[in-house]
Formats: sequence, structure tokens, C-alpha cells
Amino acid sequence: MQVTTLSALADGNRLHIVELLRGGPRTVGEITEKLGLRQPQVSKHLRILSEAGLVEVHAVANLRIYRLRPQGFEELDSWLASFRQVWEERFDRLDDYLRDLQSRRSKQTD
Amino acid sequence: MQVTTLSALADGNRLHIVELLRGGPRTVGEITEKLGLRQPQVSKHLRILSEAGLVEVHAVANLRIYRLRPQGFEELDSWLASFRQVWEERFDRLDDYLRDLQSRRSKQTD
DNA sequence: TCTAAATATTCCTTGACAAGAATATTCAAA
DNA sequence: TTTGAATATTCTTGTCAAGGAATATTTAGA
Repeated sequence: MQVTTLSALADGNRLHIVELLRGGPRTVGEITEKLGLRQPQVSKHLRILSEAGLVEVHAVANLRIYRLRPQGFEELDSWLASFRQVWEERFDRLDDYLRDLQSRRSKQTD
Repeated sequence: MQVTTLSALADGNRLHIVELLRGGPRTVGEITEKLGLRQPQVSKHLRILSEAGLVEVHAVANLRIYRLRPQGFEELDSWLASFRQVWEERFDRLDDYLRDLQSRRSKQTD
């Protein structure tokens, strides 16, 4: 799992941007207005999301239309999926671990 | 979606800890050894993961056994699921958006 | 060509966070 | 009860990232 993807999402404003874009493509100006931020900050956040592969741009005249980029979320999704499998198969291995621990300790005292 | 969850995961060392714990419960000492970090840093990282609800502790004597806490990942999982739905239903709404844009612009020139 | 709108970039300052070092706490065993 | 092992906490320092302000860039239209 890439840290850059998670770092990009680990910010309130960027999370808001992503959730706004879930409703469809948006212009920088629209995002700025909807979130009540200043335009330069929005551009900076979009750059970070873009470098993480989570959004992509489409230029029309002097407008920049941003939209989500599903591939950017895929890695995160399959990473989480791998955990789901672990939990379903052998959810709580604490008991096993405690037994192991017990036997290791009794060996020490041998 | 909680920022604290994502922030907790947005760190290389903590990601490693989580992936190590995917293999089952581990002691602070074991984590320290496996990751080649210093013990205090591991305790600090575990505290952050713990406060984010991603891991939980079980105390045995002077050992602390940490394990993953599935509920902590659930929110992230269902958040991602909500995106999956959006993509499957109406993946690329860029064309629609561009049409809207076009019509809005032509109205301006009227 | 000039202007205004939309967006990106740069520079600066401040706050948060990670690592290091030292120390405190808790527990089992002698 | 003292000691050593396992773990947590505190304090300090350096680094990085976010926001603010100012400015650059691009484009359509007059």
C-alpha cells in the first residue's frame, strides 16, 4: 500500500474535495465556492490528489475540470480486501497466540 | 470518513505495523524487533493506531499483545464501497458535464 | 492588442508530527 | 523486597506540510 495515497486522503479539506467530486466532475472555481476555501489552497490540494493518482484534470479553455480517478482507489480497495479475507478466515488468533506464549514460557523454566 | 483513521495509516512505519499484525497478534517487543525500530517509537505508533481504533491491546503480565481491530477498518471499507457504486452506475460523467457547460456558456452570450 | 476571468505557482510563516534520549511504570522471579 | 525485563511517557529538536499573500500564466472576448 502506498503511503502517498493515504497521506493525500488524510486531510479534511481534501476529503471534502473527494466527496464533492463523487457527485461528478467539478471546476476549480466550483470546488472553491462549495468548500469555502481560497482558490490557491484548492489548487494545491488538487495537485496533491492528482499526484497521488486520485483525480485527473481535463482542460477546457481556461477552466480545469477535475474528476475522480477510480484506478487511484483500486490499490486501497484491494488492500482492504486482503484484510477482509484474513478476518473471515481466522478472525481472532489471540487464543492461539496465548497458547504459544504459554508453551514458550514453560520451556524457559525447564 | 474520519481523518484520524486515514492519518493513522498515512505513515510508513504504522503501515508496516498493521501489515505485520495482519499475520496475527504480536507483542511490542516482537514488533520492535521485526521492524527494526526503537521500542519507544513503536509504543508511540501503537498508541496512535489504538486511538484511531485500528488496533487493541491485551495485557498479559508485563507484555502487551496488540492485534488488529476489524471495526476500525469498517468505516474505511464502506466509504470505499460507496465510491465503487458511483463508478459502476455512472462512471464518466465528464461528457454530461461538458454539455452542461456548453449550454450555460451559450446562454451567457444570448 | 488589452482586459478580465480562471487557475497555478512561489515565498513565507506557523503548527504538527516523527525520531532520539532519558526516564517512569509495571510485573515476575529470585 | 530487590532486580531485570517489557512497555509507556516526557521532553526536546528538526522537518515537513498547510494556510496566507502575492504574483504568474493562460484564455476568451472586446
